[in-house]
Amino acid sequence: MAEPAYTRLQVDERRRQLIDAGSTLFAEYSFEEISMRQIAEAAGVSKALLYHYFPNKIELFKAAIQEHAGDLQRITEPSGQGTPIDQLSESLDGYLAWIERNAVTWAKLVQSATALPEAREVVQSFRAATLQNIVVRLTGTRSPPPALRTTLQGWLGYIDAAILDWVDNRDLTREQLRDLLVAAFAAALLAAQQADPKVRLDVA
Amino acid sequence: MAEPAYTRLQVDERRRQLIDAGSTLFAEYSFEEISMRQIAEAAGVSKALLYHYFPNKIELFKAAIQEHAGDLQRITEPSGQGTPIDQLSESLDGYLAWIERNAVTWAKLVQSATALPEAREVVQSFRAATLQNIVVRLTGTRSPPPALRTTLQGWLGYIDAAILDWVDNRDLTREQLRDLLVAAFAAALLAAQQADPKVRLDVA
DNA sequence: GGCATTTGTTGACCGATGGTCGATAAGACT
DNA sequence: AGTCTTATCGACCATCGGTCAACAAATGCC
Repeated sequence: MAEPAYTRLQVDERRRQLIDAGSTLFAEYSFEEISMRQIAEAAGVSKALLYHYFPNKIELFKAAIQEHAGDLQRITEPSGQGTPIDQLSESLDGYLAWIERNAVTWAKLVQSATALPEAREVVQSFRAATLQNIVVRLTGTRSPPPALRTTLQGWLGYIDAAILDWVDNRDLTREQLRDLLVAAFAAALLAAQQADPKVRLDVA
Repeated sequence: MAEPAYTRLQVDERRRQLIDAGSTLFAEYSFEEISMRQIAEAAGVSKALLYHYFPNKIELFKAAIQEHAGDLQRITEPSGQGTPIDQLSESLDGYLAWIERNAVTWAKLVQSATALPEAREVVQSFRAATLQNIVVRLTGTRSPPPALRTTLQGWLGYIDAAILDWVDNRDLTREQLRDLLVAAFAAALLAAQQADPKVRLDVA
């Protein structure tokens, strides 16, 4: 007659469910805009339980966005064919297509990531992985000279800012933007080469 | 015999003092790292008084960083002589010199600004002013075509990211970095021109 | 079928935060 | 000396991230 006050789940099940809830909410709101209470509520669970599964908010956040990062990683995986520039263009295309489908999520993700040093690592590390292949093939070295390293970091910032502008205005096609980013990449490398002769590139 | 429990100041005086306190603290810590109570304490004043002068934390923050923004604006004011590229180089030099002297402040400022949409406006608007002159002279137009606008926004992101990398590693001289940024600017414009023929530049 | 054990789950609590409000007292003006 | 304006404060509120001891649902055992 008396129904249970709560249903007990397997650890894996519950964990999955909590990550899903977080992933859904963090896709629409930034880190600070969502409280642990709201996430718990969305999952139909007490806040204390959330803390039983995750030591703190940041860890839950990292686990939640890891989901989206996984999607992105898969999408931007280069096919390994063509010139480095071709591969870059290919990766960027997948990247931009995903953002086109998930504009809000991307905006909130960038917003959260820049604010939280620990979340920045997640984003940076996944981007670095994609970039690394291309850089190694392009420069033949794993640890680039300072001018090149700074240039590449700058280019990553360029991408973020340009995409943010694109999402806000939407007056370029995805292909146009992709070409712009690729051209900016090539141009930035040239600029680095010009500023520091130590920077050598395998592609003219 | 009984000395006053508190001293009463003129509105202007008190406001100045509170902004100074905020400006000092926000120069060393990010928006979230400082509480209103701390600011009030630093000014030797109750928290309620802070709220009497500023409607909320963000407004106080904006007023406080406006100070630093004013410094920067003055420093990066172009002399109006030489080619647009020369002027850009000149502005950037002042900008970088300031950052070299106030590395922590700059880092915390960027961190706060990217996280808070409302604070971003302050930073963006001041940068836009400096950029505007150069763009007008360079392109002859006040409202650039989309590809150019996106490119310029991207370049601003490039600057932030490159400087952040520079501050972290400090393995480039200020002149090297300045040249890198200027070269990247020219290169990015070329890339924009190449991606969209509608982008015309007065300098080859 | 009943009972003990395990552990997933909860409500109540903590200090700190951003923010509000009515009461008070400092100082200027007469 | 007395009055009035208003700059200032202490006390309060909801909410935040986070903690903890106690409860109760499912499971295994006999």
